[in-house]
Amino acid sequence: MAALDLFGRRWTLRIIWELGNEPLGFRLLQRRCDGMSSSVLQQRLTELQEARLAEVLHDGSYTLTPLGHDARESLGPVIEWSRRWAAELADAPPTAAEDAGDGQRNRL
Amino acid sequence: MAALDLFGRRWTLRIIWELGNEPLGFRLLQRRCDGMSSSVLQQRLTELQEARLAEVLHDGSYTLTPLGHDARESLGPVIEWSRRWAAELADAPPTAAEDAGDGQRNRL
DNA sequence: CACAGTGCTTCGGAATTCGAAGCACTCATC
DNA sequence: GATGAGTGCTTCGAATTCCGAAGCACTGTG
Repeated sequence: MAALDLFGRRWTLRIIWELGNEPLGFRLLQRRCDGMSSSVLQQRLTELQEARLAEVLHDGSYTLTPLGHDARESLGPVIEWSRRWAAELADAPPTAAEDAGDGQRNRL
Repeated sequence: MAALDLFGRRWTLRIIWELGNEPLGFRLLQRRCDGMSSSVLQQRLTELQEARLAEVLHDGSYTLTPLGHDARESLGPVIEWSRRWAAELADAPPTAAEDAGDGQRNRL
């Protein structure tokens, strides 16, 4: 359950996903993540290091540890699902019952 | 990528996981999620409904839609991985290099 | 009529996130 | 060796989100 908590922090999933492709430097990684806040990125990176999912290379760039790559691969099915999900949302337009919510804003 | 954003919100993963076992009423679901804040639970539930992952039953309890169950199953590998992760962390005590971080607190 | 349980809302304060700015450092280029 | 660009990383005030206790309206049940 602690894993769901760790992953349930903004940007963590995204960072793991981006680092899975290739080692990235701080600023480049930041750009890959839609220019997320540098302060939070730093925080997430140290968290990931403490969790032994990420580590720093000699040249200073960040990578996933074997355990980290393992985690990212476990994320594969989620990505596959997201495609089906996107397709489903594209087909079915929002229901009247769903818009019925008042001024509440929930951006996806 | 939008999926990683949706899931990267506090409690969302947990809620999907809990709802996957069985339909749950509001207050019961809240208790299953370590007594999370009711306001946020309400927010997450409407978000999940808009995303077509969850829906309300006639008796008022919440369930996952077929698409939602699909999502939860895609979460399976993540759960499996978390077990290996927990085992790994138990074996290897924190490194000196990791504690080297100053007053920064990052609770897992 | 109490009384307990439900789904859900309100609201003030705490915690998290944002984003712009800046520091110290390296590496080319001039 | 001065200038500029790029880097990893920090600081800090403001915006956003989260928390949690309290409460409302409703549905049973005794």
